[in-house]
Amino acid sequence: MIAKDLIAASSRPLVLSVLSQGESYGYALIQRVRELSKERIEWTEGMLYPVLHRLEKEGLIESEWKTSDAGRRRKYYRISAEGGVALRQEKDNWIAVHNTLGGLWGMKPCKI
Amino acid sequence: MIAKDLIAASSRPLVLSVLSQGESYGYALIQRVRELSKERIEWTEGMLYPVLHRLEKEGLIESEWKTSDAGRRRKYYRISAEGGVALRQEKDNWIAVHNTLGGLWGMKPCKI
DNA sequence: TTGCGATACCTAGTTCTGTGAGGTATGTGT
DNA sequence: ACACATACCTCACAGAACTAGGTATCGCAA
Repeated sequence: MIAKDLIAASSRPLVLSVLSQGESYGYALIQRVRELSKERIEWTEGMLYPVLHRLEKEGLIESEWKTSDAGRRRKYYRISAEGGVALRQEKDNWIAVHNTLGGLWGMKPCKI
Repeated sequence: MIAKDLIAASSRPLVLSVLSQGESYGYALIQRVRELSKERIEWTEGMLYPVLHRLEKEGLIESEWKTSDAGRRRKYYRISAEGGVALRQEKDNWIAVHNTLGGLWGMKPCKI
C-alpha cells in the first residue's frame, strides 16, 4: 500500500499528465492510473473527485458533460493552457525532489 | 516553491536516507537537505521536528542527547534496523510512483 | 423481472500534517 | 553590549485525503 502523502503529492501531476494525452473522465482516470502503475496506485473516488474539482476551480482543467451512445452521463475533463504551464512546474518540482532522493540512492539524475 | 504535499511525501524517505549515511541532528538535516537539493528544498523547523518525533515514536529512528566541545546540546538521531526496512519500502513506493509519472513523461524506468 | 455487480457521479465528517509564528537557550563575532 | 547563527520545541490554523455514505444507470443472469 502506498502511503497517503505520496498519493497526495502525485495526484495533481498524474491527472494533468494523463489529461495532456487526451480528454478523460473520473472513473476512467482511476482505472488508467491503476493500469499505468501496474496496479500499484489504487485511487479512491473520494480522493479523486475533490482533486478534479480543485483543478477545475484553479482553471487548470475544463469539464464538459457528455452522454455516451448507451445513455451513460460522463463528465469529461481536458487540460487548459494554464494547466499545461502548471504541469511543467509540477514536473520540474517532482524531478528536483526525485534527484535529491536519487542522489542519496546512487542513481543518475533525471533531466527535464 | 515546492508544494506542501510534495514536501510531506518526501520528508520521511529523505530523513531516513540521510540518516542511513550516518547519524545527524535536526538543524543539520535541514541544511544537508537544502544542500543536496541544490537549494530547491527548504525545510522549516516546524515541519521537521514533528517528523523526527513521529519517526522515533514508530521506532524507525533513535535519538541521543550529546554535548559538543563548545557546550552546545544537540539531539542526534540514527536509523534503526526497523528504519532500514521502512526505508526500503519507502524507496520501492517512491520508484513505483516515479516510474508511473516517468512513463507519461517519456522517461526510462528506474530500477531498485 | 428481479437482483446484483459494474459504471459513474457526488459530499460530509474525521483525521492528519505543513505553515507560520511564537518561545527558550547558548555560542560567536563585532 | 548586541546581533546573529545555532539548536531545540510547541500551537493555532488551514488545506486535503480517507472513510463512509448517497444517487442513478446499464448489462447480465437466474
